[in-house]
Amino acid sequence: MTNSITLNDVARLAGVHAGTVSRALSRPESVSPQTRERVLRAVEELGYVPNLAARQLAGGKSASIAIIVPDITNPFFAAIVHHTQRKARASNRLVLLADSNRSAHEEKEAAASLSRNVDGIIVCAPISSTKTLLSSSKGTPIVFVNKKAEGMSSVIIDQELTVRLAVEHLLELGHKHIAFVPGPRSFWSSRIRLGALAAVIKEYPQLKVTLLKSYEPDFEGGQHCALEIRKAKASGLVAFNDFQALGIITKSISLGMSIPDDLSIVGADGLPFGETMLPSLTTVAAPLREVGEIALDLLDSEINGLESKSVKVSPFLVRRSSTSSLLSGNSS
Amino acid sequence: MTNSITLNDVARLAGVHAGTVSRALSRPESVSPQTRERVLRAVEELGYVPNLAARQLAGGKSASIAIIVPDITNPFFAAIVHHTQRKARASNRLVLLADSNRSAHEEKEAAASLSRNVDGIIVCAPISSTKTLLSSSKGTPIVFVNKKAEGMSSVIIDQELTVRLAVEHLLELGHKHIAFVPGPRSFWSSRIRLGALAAVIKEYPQLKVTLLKSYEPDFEGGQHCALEIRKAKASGLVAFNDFQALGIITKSISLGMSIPDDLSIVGADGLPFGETMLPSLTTVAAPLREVGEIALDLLDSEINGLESKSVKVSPFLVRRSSTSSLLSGNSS
DNA sequence: CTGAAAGCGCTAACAT
DNA sequence: ATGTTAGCGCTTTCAG
Repeated sequence: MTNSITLNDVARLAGVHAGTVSRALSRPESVSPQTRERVLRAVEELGYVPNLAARQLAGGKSASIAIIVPDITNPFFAAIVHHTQRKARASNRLVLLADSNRSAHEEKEAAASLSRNVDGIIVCAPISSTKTLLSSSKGTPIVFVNKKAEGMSSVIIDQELTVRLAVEHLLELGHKHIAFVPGPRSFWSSRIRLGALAAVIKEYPQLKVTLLKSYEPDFEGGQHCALEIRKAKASGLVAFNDFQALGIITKSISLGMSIPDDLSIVGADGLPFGETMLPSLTTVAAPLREVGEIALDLLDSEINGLESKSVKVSPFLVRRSSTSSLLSGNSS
Repeated sequence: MTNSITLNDVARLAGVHAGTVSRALSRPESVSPQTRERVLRAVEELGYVPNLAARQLAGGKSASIAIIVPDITNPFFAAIVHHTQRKARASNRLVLLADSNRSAHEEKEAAASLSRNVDGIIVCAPISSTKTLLSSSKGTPIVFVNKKAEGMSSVIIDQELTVRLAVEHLLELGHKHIAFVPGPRSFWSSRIRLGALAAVIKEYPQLKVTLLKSYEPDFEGGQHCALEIRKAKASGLVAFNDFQALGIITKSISLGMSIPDDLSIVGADGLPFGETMLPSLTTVAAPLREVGEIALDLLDSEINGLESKSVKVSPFLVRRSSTSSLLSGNSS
């Protein structure tokens, strides 16, 4: 913002005109090899860095994208942001970050103020309605992460598979009665998982499933949940996510239970801390890097006017020590 | 980026000229109350959002700042980013995020490409040399977080106090022999802490302190460290940060030790997971919100041409259950 | 207090 | 293949 070396300075040094420098930089093949050489050398020598504002104003493209998350402090979103931004930078684009603080209003505001200034927006775990978001972003391409919506590009984690992997893992371990913690009804993924659970259950009529009440998908929610779980008498449990599983585990332990001996617990998300806790957490992990990168790919498609599409990525089971076999007493 | 409602549209609707709209928006007191009213109404009705690029180009200010972190996935930095961006948005500014992936080179590149396009840059835990950063940012105001450098604005955590709080806490609990894990020599904070340790030790000649080897400030580093610790025979330990403390704790437990009974452990940073682990982690917490907000304040001072200054924030002890009294066998 | 006009640094369309 | 020219949407003089 402070600096001053302009395209014209480069042009002067290289002995060509500004337009030529611009071309040399954006479409190198459209200038003669020697001109290109000379321009590049001048750029190097002067340490020229393009002024994006000017570029955006003139060209209509900002070479920057935005990503909106409910909370950057949540490792799930941090990981996605990490990978998206890496990939964006690799193609020389800047990324603007907005943290909506889990507020629908702030999310909407962010979308509105960002829309004018970036080529596209990635909204992670959208809180506002699709309609709201669409109208406040006024035509700027958007892709959703973790929510599917009609006519929108989105990358989602296969929730059916998430449920299936968790349940079947417990089944393989010999569990006959499992408990399932549904997520908040307001979450898109909660609704899908509930449907998936019904489908999976149907395939295993011998399995008894207790549907618990819904708890917040965080550590505290898990702690509260732990109280209800004991009553359920299930030997296995599928938590809504890793944070919740962590709460369930620590509370259960302090309640005198032994994990996994008294209760096998499966989390979801695959956050790094699952590996560092005691017991380490068996979880259905989401491929967060893929998610972040695909989101950017989809955004690029949207920016280039291609048709919207939704891609579903597959989670995978990470077997650790919060689950164990009911048969031999061994961990899986 | 896609959108189209311009200042002129607003001007037309409000029946005034573009310049007036611009003034009404940026210095409301410079236009008549009724004009202001009319303009604001038109803005509202049209859903006008300023084009930052144009504003930046014309006014020389971008109304955006950048923040560079070594790794957004690290909750320490995520927290800082969270608070900085909240405050920035509150004053209607956008924030660009760059994750250097712990690479000095990427950090430098980020500073260079960002410098032209924002009003100022916050660099968290700088990896590159101050000189390098300064030259690649070509005059754009910079503030450092977690590193102090001559002539630069910076917000740092009081490392002397960090060491003192940790050591004195252990002392109060009756520990006579403590171990201290130094951080990587390349960290600014490691060097300061070592000096602080020497000073604190001098005040307590009765205390035996074993300086361990340096381990990586992460979970794995902690695990490796746990092996060396047993040999030290200390009853208390000051880890370099919470991640490392976590590694030390889990490894120690799996080695058959009991925490805090056999070893009291103090972490540093005060990351949220310290509360959710078992045992919960006693730690010298950094006021991350303050850090993030002060960083922005300092940046604003720099942007406004005020003198650079360094502010030191005070960490505070969070007593939890990874430390206990050697006297009564009770947790503190 | 407000209108008019001159660019900010760059790209794109048009010449040559 | 390269020079030339006209803006992009806004802020900021400078008049009035």
